Amino acid sequence: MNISKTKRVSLVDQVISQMEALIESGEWPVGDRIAPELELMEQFDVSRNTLREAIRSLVHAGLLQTKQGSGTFVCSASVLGVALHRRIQQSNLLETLEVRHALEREAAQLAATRRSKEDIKQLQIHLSTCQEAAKSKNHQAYAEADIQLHKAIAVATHNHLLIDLYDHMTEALHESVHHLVENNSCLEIHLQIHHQLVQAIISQDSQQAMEAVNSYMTQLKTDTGKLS
Amino acid sequence: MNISKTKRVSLVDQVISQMEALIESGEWPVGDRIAPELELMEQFDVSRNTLREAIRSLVHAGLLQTKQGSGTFVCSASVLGVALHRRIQQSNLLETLEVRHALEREAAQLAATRRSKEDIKQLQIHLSTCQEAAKSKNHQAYAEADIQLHKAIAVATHNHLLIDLYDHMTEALHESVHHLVENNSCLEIHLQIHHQLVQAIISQDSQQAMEAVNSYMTQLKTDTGKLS
DNA sequence: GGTTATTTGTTCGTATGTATC
DNA sequence: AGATACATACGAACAAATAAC
Repeated sequence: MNISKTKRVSLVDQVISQMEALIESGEWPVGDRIAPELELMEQFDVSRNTLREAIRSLVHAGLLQTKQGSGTFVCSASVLGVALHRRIQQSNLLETLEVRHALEREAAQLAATRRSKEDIKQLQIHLSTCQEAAKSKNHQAYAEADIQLHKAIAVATHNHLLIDLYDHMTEALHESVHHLVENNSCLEIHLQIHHQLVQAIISQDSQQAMEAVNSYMTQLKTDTGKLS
Repeated sequence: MNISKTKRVSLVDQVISQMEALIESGEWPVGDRIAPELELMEQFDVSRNTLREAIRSLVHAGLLQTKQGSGTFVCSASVLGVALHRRIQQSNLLETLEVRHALEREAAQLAATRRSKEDIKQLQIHLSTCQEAAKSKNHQAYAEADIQLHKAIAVATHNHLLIDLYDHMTEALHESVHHLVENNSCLEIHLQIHHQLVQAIISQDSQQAMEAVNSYMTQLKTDTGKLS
């Protein structure tokens, strides 16, 4: 048997890992206040300084938020989400759309080959929500339904890494996409392309699905160009 | 004029910001040891615990690394890289390859439209390095050159977000890809596809570039299937 | 509105484990 | 082996912001 060196994990790192697990598992729900330092000291059996170093790290990572006199609150469940969000805000919209295009195209293709009956059901539900929003010319509601539809496509790939990345990406793009969709005067064309996309996924035509994504993203990119 | 509430930035956050700036500006070069805690306490004029909370945050973010008894060193990994690395290790290889496929395909297309003369030069250099490694049947060297070639393709897109994501992704996949390429008995086919890919990018044929990526990734995925 | 209790922010002191010379 | 430099960890205390009564 191989003999490996024993790892000495610092107390701070142990506390950090446990806290991350508690947050990601939802045991410490987003928005909730966590126990005060004195209690956590007992729970983890560490000194205040050690505990504070752990908390500080998670604050800097974007998972926690501290308010003097009030407490410490959970503000995000995913390290990746926060990191992606920060990185995306540093780059311009076109760069981000190109990356999104890559994910979107892959998602459409995979969804077309792997979609289950349940996936199809979800796609149709969200598509009809889009249609209703378009009919009533409610741009706000349309933007929201559009995001949900795209998330459903990602889910239909059954690739959890892709789903995660796509989710965090759309979240980071949330405001920009809203802005774009809301300023898009012609929802009908937009909707029609999405109708084609969903149909292609249902009939397992990955080539058609990819083309629909391409035309959809091309429109988004030109819209972006107009604004800037 | 708008009157905004005054922000009370905690000492720890101030220290963190300054340290990040020092590292990014290169004033604290990567690999160097930073001053010991006692000196830093004087420089920033904060107590030991405050300083340690700041250092701990940057350690967790991947910018610093501490070695007890030795000192604290700059190791400049980005937050995104660490987060992606962790997330990728949680998912299986096929999932990761599919996401990589998405990025790779987009990169090839964009590189074909945007590559500069300097980009072409770099591509040819790395391609010839691959060829030499293939001739001498040095699988280890081939895997390394292969990674460099793909990075060069990403650079040719001039999309910094895509470059970043791709870099972090290949880094997280480093061992797996090495393993795959080294076990690939037939380097010639692999090399030939890459030759086509580079040629397509140089002649600005994005369709051809995309197809080359597709056949390359298909081979990778089937190789993965054989192993598992 | 003011007082008090709670909670985080910051500092100092001390002891210990570890690496380097 | 010893000495020095450094990070790790604990404990106690006070300041500042907030919440509750």
